[in-house]
Parts: sequence; structure tokens; C-alpha cells
Amino acid sequence: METIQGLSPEQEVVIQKARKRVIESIGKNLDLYGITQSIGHLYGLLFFQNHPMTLDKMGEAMEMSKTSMSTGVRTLVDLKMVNKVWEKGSRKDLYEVELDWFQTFADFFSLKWRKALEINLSALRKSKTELRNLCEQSPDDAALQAVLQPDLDKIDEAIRYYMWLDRLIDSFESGDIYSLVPKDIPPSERP
Amino acid sequence: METIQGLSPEQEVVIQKARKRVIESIGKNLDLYGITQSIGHLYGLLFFQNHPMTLDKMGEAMEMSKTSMSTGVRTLVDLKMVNKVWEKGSRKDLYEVELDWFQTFADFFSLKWRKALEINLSALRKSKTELRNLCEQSPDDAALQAVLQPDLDKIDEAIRYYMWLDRLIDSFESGDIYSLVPKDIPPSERP
DNA sequence: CAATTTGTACAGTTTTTTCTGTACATACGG
DNA sequence: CCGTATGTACAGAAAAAACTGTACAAATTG
Repeated sequence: METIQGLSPEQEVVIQKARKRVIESIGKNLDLYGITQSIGHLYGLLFFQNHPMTLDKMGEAMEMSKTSMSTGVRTLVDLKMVNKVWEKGSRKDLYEVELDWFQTFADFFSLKWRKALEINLSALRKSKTELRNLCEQSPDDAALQAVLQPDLDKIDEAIRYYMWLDRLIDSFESGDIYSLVPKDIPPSERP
Repeated sequence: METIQGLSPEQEVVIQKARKRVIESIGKNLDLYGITQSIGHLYGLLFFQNHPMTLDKMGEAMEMSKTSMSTGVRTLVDLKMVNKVWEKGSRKDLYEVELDWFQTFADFFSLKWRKALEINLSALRKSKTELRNLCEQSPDDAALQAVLQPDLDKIDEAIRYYMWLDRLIDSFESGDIYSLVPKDIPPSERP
């Protein structure tokens, strides 16, 4: 936790407690997104840091090994949730959170979804081709057709879904999503 | 895997292979969504089943214990990816996949996101109140203000993001999302 | 209502993942 | 160009999660 200068102990306690609540909440819930609780906790720590942080400081604050900080922060950088920062005159690597959560959100799910999409779509298409070939080979084999048709229908519907997901991801990446769901709405429309 | 009647061995091999490819791809990639590979595999198995399936059949097909099937299928039902089905004259529970992947997608992320949203928003708001109170208590304490302001700004921005996410989830649940990103697009616009 | 079948709770085992400490390659400052 | 500081690969230890078998409670059928 960042050291705080020139405050009374009471003030500091309040601030640390307020920060801690948010950090732990974030840390716990990032776990729903497939991020370890410790890494989520690290993310929360960096969130309240007002200056880029070194691996050593992180290890100190988290009471964990520098190795863990290294791997943890690398995960966060890969997910574009944290950025590496250079500072002249220091040979240490520095890191800070990406504060634009809209961007973080878009990057995170674009990355994950696109990855799954590509692999699954490719498997679906390959299998579809094979089944269609088999289908065309024996167009009069009723038993075969009866088995193939449901499979082909399911595969087609799955492909349809992935084509849609692909366009949804596009809208995340382009920012078009914010025209349907604006970042802000006028106060009068708020619930 | 579902038994197939009245087909030549060659035909059966092709079909099983095509199915297996898709099942394994789905199983592996659901793991990106925080679902165990075995449970993902179970989901894939159910996907190609043309009739609801019992726990015993699943265990047999997956070569796993019935206990695992029970917990696995419960996870999938909780996520609304699989539905429980009743059939007269059988005392076994039967399960089948939700074939509407658009619905599955919407349910899955609505559930997860809403859960994290509620907890985090509540923590953010509680901490915001505490910090604002502290802020108002000593409006002339420059050192204090300097520390509080960045924290409050970050919290406000995070709240803004969650308010947006809340509306995004609403659009998933209401189906409004499909007006920005239609399920289908005309062939002429396809890439 | 009894007999039997079915699903799951639970404890223990196995497998997987996370975390640490050391050792080392790299890079920067002097 | 040397010396030191820094990040990470790797192997092993610790922790967590997945899986199984048994035992039992709930439910359905005759």
C-alpha cells in the first residue's frame, strides 16, 4: 500500500480501510473472470497506486515473492489490464493499471472470446464439411440422413452464433457498442 | 456417445470423428470461460445427444463416476447451459443442452457480470461515502485533499463503468443487443 | 407402505495449480 | 568494459481443485 505523507493516523486508517475494501472486492471478483485471487489482489493494489510501481514494492506490499509478482504482473500486462512504463534513470521495470475500465473490459473479452471463437469455428467448419460430404455420398440412405440432419442443424446454428459473436466483438473493438449502450445517460433517465 | 443404428461402420467412424472434434474443441475452450475441461467435455457430449440423457449414461460415455456427473451437470444447470427434463415413467433425472446459444451466452454473462457488479459497486459506494465524509470533515487540509482526490476520481470512474455494464447486461437480457448487432446479416454484407 | 432405485454429501485420494527460492542471463550505470 | 542490479526460468514445496467410492436420504413404483 502506498505510503501516505502528512496525514494524521486517524485519517490514514480511514483511507486504508476504504481502499482495502475496494481492493479485496475487486480481487475476489476478478476470480469470476478466470483471474487468480492473488493476481486480482495485485491489480487492486496497483489501482490505488498514484505512481507506477516496481516489482519489489509489489512484493513488499503483497507480502509475496518477487517471482510471483513477475508472473502475476505479466498476466495482467498480457490482458492489457496493466501497462509497463519506463522511467529514465531507473533500471527497474515500472507498472501501472490501465485506468480506462471500458477499454480494459473491451480488450479482455475481445481477447478471450476471439480466441475461443477461432478455434471452435474452425472445428465446426471442418466437421461440417466432413458430414456434408458423407451426406452427399449416400443421398438415399434414409437412416444416415436421419442421423446427419440433426448434427448438421446444430452445427449450423452454432456457426450462426459465432458469426454473431464475431460482430459483437467488432463492436467492442470499434466502440460502436457505445452507441447502443452509451457510456453515460442523462440524469433524467437514470433509474 | 450416442449409439447409432443402421449405419455402416465406415459411416459411423466419420460421424463420431466429426462429433469428437467439435466436442473437444468446445470442452477445451469453455475452460476460457472458467469451466473445467471435463465439464466442458460433458457439455459437448450432451450437445450432440438427440435425446435427454441420464447421469448413468453420461458417466458411461465420459468414463467417469456418477458423482462427477452429478456435480458437473449441476454446474451446467446453474449456468443455464443445460436443462433438466422430466419424462413420465422414469424416475431418473434427464438433462439436455439449451440449444439456443444466443440465450446461453446472454444468461452466462448476465449471471457472472451481475454478480461481480453488485458486490464491487457496493464496495465502491461504501468506500466513496467514507472518503467523502473524511474529505468534508477537513476541507482545508491540503495534504489530505491531495491524497483523497485521486482516490475519489478513480472510484467515480469505476462506478461510471459499472453503471454502463449494468445497462449492457440489460440489453443482453432484453434482447436489445440484437438491434445493434443483429443475429443475422444480409448475404451482401457478409465479409 | 415397503422395496428399490436414484441423486448427492462427504471424506479421502489424486491431479493440477500456485507459490517460493535459487540460479542465471541480461542490461544498465559507472 | 566491468560490476552490480534486475527480471525470469526452473525445480521443488505448498495449496487448491477435481475426482472417486461409500453411505445415506429422498423419491417413485408396485
